[in-house]
Amino acid sequence: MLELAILGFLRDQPLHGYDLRTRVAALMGHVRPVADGTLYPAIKRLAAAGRLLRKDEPGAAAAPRRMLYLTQEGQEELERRLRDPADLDISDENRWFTLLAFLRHLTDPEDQANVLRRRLAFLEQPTSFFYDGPRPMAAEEFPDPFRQGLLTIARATTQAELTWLHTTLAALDSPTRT
Amino acid sequence: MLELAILGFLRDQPLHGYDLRTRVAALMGHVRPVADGTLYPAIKRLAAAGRLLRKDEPGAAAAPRRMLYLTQEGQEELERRLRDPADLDISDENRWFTLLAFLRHLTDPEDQANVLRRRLAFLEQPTSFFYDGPRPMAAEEFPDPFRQGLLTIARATTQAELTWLHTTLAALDSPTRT
DNA sequence: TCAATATATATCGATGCCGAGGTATGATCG
DNA sequence: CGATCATACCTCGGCATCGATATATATTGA
Repeated sequence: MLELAILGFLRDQPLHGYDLRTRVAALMGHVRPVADGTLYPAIKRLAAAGRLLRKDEPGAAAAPRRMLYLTQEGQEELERRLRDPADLDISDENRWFTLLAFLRHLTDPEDQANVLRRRLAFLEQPTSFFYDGPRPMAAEEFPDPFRQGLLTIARATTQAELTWLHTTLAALDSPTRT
Repeated sequence: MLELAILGFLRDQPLHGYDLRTRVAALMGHVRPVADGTLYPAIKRLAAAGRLLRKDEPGAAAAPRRMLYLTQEGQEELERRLRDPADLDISDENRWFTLLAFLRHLTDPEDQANVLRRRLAFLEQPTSFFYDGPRPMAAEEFPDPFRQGLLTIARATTQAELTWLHTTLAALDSPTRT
């Protein structure tokens, strides 16, 4: 997921590690901060795999920087990951949001729609957080307000996203206008 | 987070690993499935730390089971984790939901309210996912519908949770009635 | 002039998680 | 009677991440 974010940000423009760090922090950092010890090894992995190139430059404000450039290889890898994400990328909210942030880099609207449809299918399958044996339990059954809140919030979230998914899919499926 | 869930479920009743597996899967599995290779080592860790006891029993339907009992130690550990969660437990949605699922096990309403207040403070701090230099960018500025959706959904989610937090905190702060 | 701060990159040990694989039992069905 | 399935538990290699630590430079302010 971190690697996806790196590839995604570099798709727009070359960046150095420190800049990347602030952007990644803005995107997912308020939820789960990214440590230096995670970012730099990830950059190294991607460079070793030929997905990006590093070029040393004198630092603008201080120490010298290593500018990162996405290669053709890297761009293809980004598109692969966006077009055909793992199930976990669809279901896990953090991963899904990262995917969404860069989905515009898929050029074919049909590919984009396919990804959205997978998320739609995931959200539409009924799930309960708690069971009484095989029987799913509704929010109202819980005497404690916390589990009630859990279910209430989850419901509201799902509802908001479903609405957005439906309108966006409709727009993607009818590209005739404008 | 897995360990919190294990301690939380065992707080209600003794369970064997397989049963625990289905409950954990219901709680967080639709988002991020838990592998056997994660669950059993976690049980082992908790047992080694004296937080739970294992007792062999003949299996009800098939192979023998190892019943898991929460110890006094384990109960205290659960309460510690609930009362004084790490920042990541507050900010990361998956972790936060897990915490919420077992927050009722804190006996003091003031402790519960404190945890909710931390989440409230987190949600109230302004965050933007994307920046143009130092300037945060609003949803409307994005030409692509995916980043727009990202911000729209995030906003709706936050709104729903804030509403719930305010009403629940009000209820916790005025325990005079009933 | 010295300390602190922001910029900028990197390594390393510990840890938790994943996926694949392995073992065993009792029930059901052909 | 054998195959298959659901139940039930566990190990191990590999890997991503975290937190701590280290290094170096330019600016700012005391």
